Amino acid sequence: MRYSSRRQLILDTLRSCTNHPTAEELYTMVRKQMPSISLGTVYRNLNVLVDSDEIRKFEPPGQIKARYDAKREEHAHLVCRECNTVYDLNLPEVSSIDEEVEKITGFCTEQRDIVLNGVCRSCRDLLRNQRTAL
Amino acid sequence: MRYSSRRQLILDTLRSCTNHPTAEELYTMVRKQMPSISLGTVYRNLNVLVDSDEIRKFEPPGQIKARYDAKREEHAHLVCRECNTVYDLNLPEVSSIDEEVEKITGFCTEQRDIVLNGVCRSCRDLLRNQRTAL
DNA sequence: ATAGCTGCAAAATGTTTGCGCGAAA
DNA sequence: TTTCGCGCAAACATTTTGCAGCTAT
Repeated sequence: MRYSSRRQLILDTLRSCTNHPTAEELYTMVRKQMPSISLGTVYRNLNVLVDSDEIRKFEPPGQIKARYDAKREEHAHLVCRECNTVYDLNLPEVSSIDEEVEKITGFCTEQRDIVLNGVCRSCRDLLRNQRTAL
Repeated sequence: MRYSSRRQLILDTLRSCTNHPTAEELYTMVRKQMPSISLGTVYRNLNVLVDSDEIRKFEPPGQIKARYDAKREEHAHLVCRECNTVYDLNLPEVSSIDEEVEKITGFCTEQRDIVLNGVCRSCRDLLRNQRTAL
């Protein structure tokens, strides 16, 4: 795996993120350090990094744009339907179902996408206040 | 909720499917009974049915087209990376983690998307045979 | 009459790709 | 000298939408 200056910058930038930026958000961040970079290059390198398992692509159900995640440990995502924020959640015991699934169905799991959709705490509080204000 | 002839036909057609058709696949099926229907109408009615919780939209990670599902009971999806088939899998005890999640994070889960990516049995067998044939 | 539904075609959107050029191994 | 990566812009694919007419209430 070769790392051009752009590929390295994109990877480093994503690693510095605690949230899960879209390609365009990353493009905006990266351009601050390398103004000549193009959006196509960001997409191309993100795809390369995904294919080599360096990062993960995440397509939140109900949102159009893909998001990217430098965290490689197994974890689930919480997606707030109000603010669209994506939170991480560790679910240590989840991969234990793979064996059971294979025994029953013959399906060999390689990777899991576990998404909980709902409302995060701060949005829940906001909604509650709006209601009492009426 | 009012049901036009097209909306009803789209819903009935989807209910008759054991797999998880895309909008275009449904369009093809529906046109056999109603050749004048348009693809836009299929999309519009699918959105209405999703919004009213009559059906579920499912966007398999790594596939571009959305798929639709008339089954309303909670279930997970197995997506084969070889043939792209989407299988259903019942996971009865899954919703029990919601309380735990809310206690820890304050996130209130309303709906779960659980996808296992891997290789289904028939594709696994195919791959195995190809390898021994070499 | 009024609200909702439809076909059609155009638009919108996120992502990919072809090309010619330049940099790196 | 050959492979890879780049910027740019055009292409692509799925889905949405504006419009004008129609259907049912």
